[in-house]
Amino acid sequence: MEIIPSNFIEQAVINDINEKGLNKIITRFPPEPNGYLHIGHCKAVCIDFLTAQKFGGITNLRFDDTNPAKEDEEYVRSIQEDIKWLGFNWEAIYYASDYYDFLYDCAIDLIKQGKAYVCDLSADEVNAMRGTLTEAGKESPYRNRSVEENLALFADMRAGKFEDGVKTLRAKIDMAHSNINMRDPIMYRILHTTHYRQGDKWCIYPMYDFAHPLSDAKEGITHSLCSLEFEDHRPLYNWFVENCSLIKPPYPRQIEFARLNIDGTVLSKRYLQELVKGNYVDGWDDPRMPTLSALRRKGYPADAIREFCSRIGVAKSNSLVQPHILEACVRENLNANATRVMAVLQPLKVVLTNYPADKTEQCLISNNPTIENAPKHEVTFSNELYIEQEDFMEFPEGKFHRLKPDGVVRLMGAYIIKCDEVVKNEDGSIKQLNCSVIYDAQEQGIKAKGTIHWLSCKHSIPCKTRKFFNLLKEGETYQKGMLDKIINPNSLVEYNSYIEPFALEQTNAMQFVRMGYYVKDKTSTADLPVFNETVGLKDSK
RNA sequence: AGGGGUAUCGCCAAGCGGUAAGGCACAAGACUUUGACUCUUGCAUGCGGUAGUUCGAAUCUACCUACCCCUGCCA
Repeated sequence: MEIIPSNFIEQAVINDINEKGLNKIITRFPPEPNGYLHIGHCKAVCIDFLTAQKFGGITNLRFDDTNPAKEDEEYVRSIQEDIKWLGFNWEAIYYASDYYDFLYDCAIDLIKQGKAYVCDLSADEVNAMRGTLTEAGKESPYRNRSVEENLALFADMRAGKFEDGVKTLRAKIDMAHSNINMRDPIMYRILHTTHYRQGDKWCIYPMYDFAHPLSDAKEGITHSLCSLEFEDHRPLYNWFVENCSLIKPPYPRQIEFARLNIDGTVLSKRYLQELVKGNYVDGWDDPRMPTLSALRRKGYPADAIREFCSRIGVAKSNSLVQPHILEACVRENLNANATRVMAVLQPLKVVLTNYPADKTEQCLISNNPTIENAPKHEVTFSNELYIEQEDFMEFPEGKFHRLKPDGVVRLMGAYIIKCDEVVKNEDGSIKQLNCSVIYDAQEQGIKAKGTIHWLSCKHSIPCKTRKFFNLLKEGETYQKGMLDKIINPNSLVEYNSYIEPFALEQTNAMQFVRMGYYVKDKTSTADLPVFNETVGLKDSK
């Protein structure tokens, strides 16, 4: 069957299959375990896994842990959890740190070929001699050491005979190259730091530019998909793969795509780190965070996030996606799947003066009106109710179809009621509404233009509902170390609300009728049950 | 002696020489025990600009312009 490409990456894969005669496609998702995965990583995960899947291939999960200073086991655990939650299965799980011996051998090979050398220049000196964007660099005075000397020195580096930063292993390429990445890039640096998996076994660590292409090649990766900022690294990627004699064709091919940017959301690990470490948020899974664990806690279905990644597409132009595309995906998914319950976010008491105080009735409410023959559940009705504060207007403006003085409204699944009296507190605020049930509305031909939700005071359960807003103040952008000044103190608003008992039994997302989509926060340790707002309903007129 | 990329509707994005897909957003209407959902309809004589090649150009060529990335012993 002919495969129709849906983006430029798939087109490139098809070309490679035809030209190189590839019989199996292998991709990899290569996170560095130095933070939690966020929605931006999710795009990459989808591209890596779905591209391979489309061609009947496989995807490896590889932790790119070549910098012991930043990495931690907590992150490798969370990353695996998040990928599984998204619904992807890796073929194998690897660690760049497991390749250290192999990479060391590759380095030796390059030294023997005269293509790598030990350099004694300090970091400052290396930077100074690299040249600039418009000027060529200068060759290191250590560039032409003999193979034997390089081999001995490199062995000494590994043996721990030098302090951090005293020596590096560099590739001998071209100090005058127009691409700065090709000006004798560093392959290994000395770092006497304990690695979270390797312990103190090593004191030299490979750089990304050296480790990544060779790790790809070792795993038989056919397509190494990464983001646009690595375009300039591709010539170097190819150089290592083509020059290391331990690597045989077919070589892996690097293809770059634009990373995800979402308007009003900062998707940088260092910003997220700062938020967590500075206690501006309640951990990596705080519902205001763009991490996958936070979105999960907030009730975003994994399928909705995958749908989002599919809708935004794959291309090479730097784009800024509007958050409402994600929200539309979530709304669409929840609308079709979520169990609906009634809840009152900001309550206003209603007393039904002509309904017996000792009477109750059971009203049937559909679990999801968009599903035909969906199960129904009972909600208890009584003479004292809560309705939503915003469903009543003492001085209605425009086309307000809900409750107003002397007006009528339908209580969903129950009666039509009429507002007879507005009872006020001493300070003039509204205390409660005295209303009467119109039992014979049908006979009288009384129709209500509006329908509102309600809850019996005695039969509902107090809870907290939380709404989230942008973490940064309006118009502010992230700046390192500026969080105190630019953080929005109102990024979280909590209400004292009520919910029907049925809601507590629900484990999946649910819709609070007309108020939006909320989900029970299973992670919360608050005394009262907590419901987080996932997405609001589409704006009504 | 700079290099590498990208420009198609408000936002994403297809298109690969034969006369501008789709989604989100928006607007109008229908339906509605929530004003949501659903449904219908509308929404680029135009593809960064200017020349050119061609019967025919978003697609090819040339020259401009704008924006993004690159001078970590980070990834």
